[in-house]
Amino acid sequence: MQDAAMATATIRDVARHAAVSVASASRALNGHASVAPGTRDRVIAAATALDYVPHLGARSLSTRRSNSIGVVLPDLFGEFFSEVIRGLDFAAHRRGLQLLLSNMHGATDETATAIRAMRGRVDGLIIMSPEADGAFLDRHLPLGLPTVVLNGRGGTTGQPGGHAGIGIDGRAGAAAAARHLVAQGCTRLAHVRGPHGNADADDRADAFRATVAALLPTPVRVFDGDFGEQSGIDAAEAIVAARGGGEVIDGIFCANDIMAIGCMSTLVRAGVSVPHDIAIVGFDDVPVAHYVTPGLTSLGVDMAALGERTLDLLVAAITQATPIAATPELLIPSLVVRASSARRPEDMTTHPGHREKGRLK
Amino acid sequence: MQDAAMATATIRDVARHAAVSVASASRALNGHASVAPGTRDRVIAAATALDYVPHLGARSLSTRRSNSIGVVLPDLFGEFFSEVIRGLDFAAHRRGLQLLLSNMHGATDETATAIRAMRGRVDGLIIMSPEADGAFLDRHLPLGLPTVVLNGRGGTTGQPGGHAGIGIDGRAGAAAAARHLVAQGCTRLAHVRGPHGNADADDRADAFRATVAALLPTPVRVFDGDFGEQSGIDAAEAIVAARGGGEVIDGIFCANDIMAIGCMSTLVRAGVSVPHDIAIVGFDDVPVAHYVTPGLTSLGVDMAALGERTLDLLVAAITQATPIAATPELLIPSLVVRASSARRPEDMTTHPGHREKGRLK
DNA sequence: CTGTTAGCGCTTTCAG
DNA sequence: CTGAAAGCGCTAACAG
Repeated sequence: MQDAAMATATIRDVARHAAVSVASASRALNGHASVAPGTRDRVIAAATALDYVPHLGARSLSTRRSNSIGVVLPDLFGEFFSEVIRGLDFAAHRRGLQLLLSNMHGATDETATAIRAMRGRVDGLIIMSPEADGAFLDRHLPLGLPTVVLNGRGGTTGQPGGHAGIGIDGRAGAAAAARHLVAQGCTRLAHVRGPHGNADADDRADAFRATVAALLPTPVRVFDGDFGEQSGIDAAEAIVAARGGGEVIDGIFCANDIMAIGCMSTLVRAGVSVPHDIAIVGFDDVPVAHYVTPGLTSLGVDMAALGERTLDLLVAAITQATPIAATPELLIPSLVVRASSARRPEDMTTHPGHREKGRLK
Repeated sequence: MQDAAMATATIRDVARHAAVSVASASRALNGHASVAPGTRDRVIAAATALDYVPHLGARSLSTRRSNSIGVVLPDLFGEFFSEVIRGLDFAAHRRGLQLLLSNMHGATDETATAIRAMRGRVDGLIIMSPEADGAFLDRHLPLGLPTVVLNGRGGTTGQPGGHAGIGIDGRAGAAAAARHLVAQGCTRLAHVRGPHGNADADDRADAFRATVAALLPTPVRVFDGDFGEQSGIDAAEAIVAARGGGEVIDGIFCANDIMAIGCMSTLVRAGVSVPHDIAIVGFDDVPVAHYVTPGLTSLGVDMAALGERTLDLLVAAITQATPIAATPELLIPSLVVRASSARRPEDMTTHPGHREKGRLK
């Protein structure tokens, strides 16, 4: 506004303007202890006058600290991932860190590119890739870049070599879903699973099946899905058909909310009463779960907490403060009971909508 | 995996390993024309052997190009912004650009910090801030950083000095909403607006009011809101009360989908039939609009297109290819008619759910 | 307390 | 075609 410093000023300009060396300018600007008050003031004044803004790229080249962390996420950029990003962003902001985002758009070799593109721009990496296994990560992670894997294959088969891990305990969640459905009086359960080979999908399917096996005589009927809405619709149609054929399923656990919503709307349209005829439980507890009618019972973790915890781990890895745990840390999702499964209103979680609002406060 | 290059290799290591100078190594690695085939091969081989990954920070310091662009967005990190990010990310990826995210968490001075934190790390800036006016931006934008303002105050009061602008035509959208509601036979309309001073909110309110004034004898009843779900709930309660008092409102246009959803669910719970007694239209066409029951009629633009267009403008500004337009480019939102306002099923937009799925393909 | 001297890792004239 | 040298903008010893 004042004087139009067309070309952006560098620290040399500031130093010259204040008649000191760049070293002193740097010290003054960064609030180092040993700078004479007078010098400091002149430097600050010069900086203001020149509208000086430090060049962070240069700074990080020299300090070897970028104060930003890279986030690599899968192509399926759905509701769930948006929420995770929000949680991470919130936590990052509290620590004065920036987020460098990178979608691995489909192709696997692009993932490698995406990861490499982070080198020299971030202090650490957060990778969310339920498909990527330890070997893949080992092959593509730039050595020496601290990394935490969010909910990857590490969740079950052990930690990808040397990388910290954190995730949502899908097995615990699925088990809770099973117990809840049984408690609601369901006796014939179905599961709409995620893609085979996807760690989250496999975990949830296994645990659900196992828990039900311990509680009910009839085994779980499993439908294949891909975490997309259409999968849920397809499964619902098959379930309606099965009902006609005498196999009366009365409870469904879908591996994520989107499938559950597709499933639920199709059932309702087909004249099935939810939760009376069939109770439905989803997973992730994305915001939509609260908006659909009936409200969708789901399992989810506090995203803000997930974000904080993930960054804690990453920062620890960066500062080498703590040796990385051999096994990933798992957050237990909590069950939010809404109308889709509450056969008795008393069972509903109180204030089911409040979580969304307070989440990032 | 092969040899454990514990410390990350630099281009010097590669050069030494290939027995050439760093200059040649650099040329070979970047595919410059004048490098002897043999030299090139040896360099490439060395790079592979050492598992060399270029340090992008250093590269951009030297080339003055970072290949990444900064995105600054408001604290209200809702559904709409998530969608915008997705559109931008998609477009950025197509151009080989990375996104550096930065929420301006509340406080205004933090925004300034957020913006300054971009200096030297990005080639350009995309700012989404319906609250920030031109003067504010002029004061805080690091001079010389190409910027495009997404849907800011520029939408109505002219371009913030020297910055390109793009946005969604809220006035056109609001007018379309008005015409649609009238066409559905509504005669007493209400509007739940966003915060005063918010450019988007003001635009939508003005245009809706004006359009209705030209079509209907009764002026629009306006309710204050803040783009949050609770505002919609509050407005709905007031509307139900007004109905009791004889003021029979039969159509509502909410300034965003979240308020519309809060509004709609409250009305339904109060026994009002939607769309029969009251038709409702939202704005943004976020994914949830498709999932709620009844489906919410809304106005939205193709996010992928918005992302592409925004980046086009930014890239143009960066390369100085085109002089920046004096007036912001406005995308006209299209009306997606769903059950919340379709008093006759024939009026519904066909395949109302397909947009969400194909959006980023 | 302050200035000088080296770099961070990479690209790029400028001479060979 | 290739190497030496000079930076990009900033910080960090190391002497004064």
